[in-house]
Amino acid sequence: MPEGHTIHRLAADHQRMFGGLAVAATSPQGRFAEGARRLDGRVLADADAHGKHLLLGFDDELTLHVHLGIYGRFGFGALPAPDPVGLVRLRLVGGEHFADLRGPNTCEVLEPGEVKLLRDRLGPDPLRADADPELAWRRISRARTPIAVLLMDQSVVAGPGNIYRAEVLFRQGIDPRLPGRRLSAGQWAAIWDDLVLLMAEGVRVGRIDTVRPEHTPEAMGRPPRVDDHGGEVYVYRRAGLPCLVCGTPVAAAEVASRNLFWCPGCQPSPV
DNA sequence: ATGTAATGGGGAT
DNA sequence: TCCCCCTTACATA
Repeated sequence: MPEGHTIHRLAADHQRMFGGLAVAATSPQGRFAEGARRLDGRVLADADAHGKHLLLGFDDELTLHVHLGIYGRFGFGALPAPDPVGLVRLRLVGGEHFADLRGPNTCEVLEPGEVKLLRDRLGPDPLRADADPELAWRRISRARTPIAVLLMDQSVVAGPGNIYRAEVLFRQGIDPRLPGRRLSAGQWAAIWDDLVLLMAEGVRVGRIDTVRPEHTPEAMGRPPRVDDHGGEVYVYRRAGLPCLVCGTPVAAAEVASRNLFWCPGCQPSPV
């Protein structure tokens, strides 16, 4: 499920299964019938991801733009494709595989100019080689907004979601309520470098693991605990449980209508 | 059977 | 700040 690492994996999956092939596109659900018709039979030239946005570039310069939101998901399988089950917004069929898309926030066909507009409103993506963390720092270093909110703003940084933002702030020992302008350049560099590390690992293993070797269940002689999302984390959704490092109960608050988790012991307020 | 939360984001107010 | 969209999975009754 979808933070940036998931979308980059999906881009790689599409490239591997459909890259260079003429792809049949349909919308069994019907809600994307016209878009599917525009794409049907075109060759997938380039599958790319920027933050949480999947961009499938077809020949004739049309791009399929998919944003999963919270609920959207892709399912893949080998041909022959079975009859669609449930609400399949888009089905792609290539040489040996099919892909079913359900519940996306966005599924649309974009012209080149529209793709540029989309990319221009996204901040640097820690998973992209062309990312420039300085662009994010220009925003952060002037903002009164809490760093936890800035890290969820896709125009500041593209890709991290609620898990990565909580976990990277924990790992760097930074109070999530600290205004952006009160971060040091060194702290931002550390956050960025850690995001690059964590998210690349997330792409590799397909889940979010943020617990360092010295704090794993084996290293600490505690029972293993994996979050519903499938990975092992320090603070995300661990409200009230003892911090894995210092034992302080993990704090939680709703910030900008999202749940935020942090350890008051390891991420002290600098005030 | 019903309720609710969830890794997201856009738009109105 | 609230409201709305999209869908599923788990909890509670």
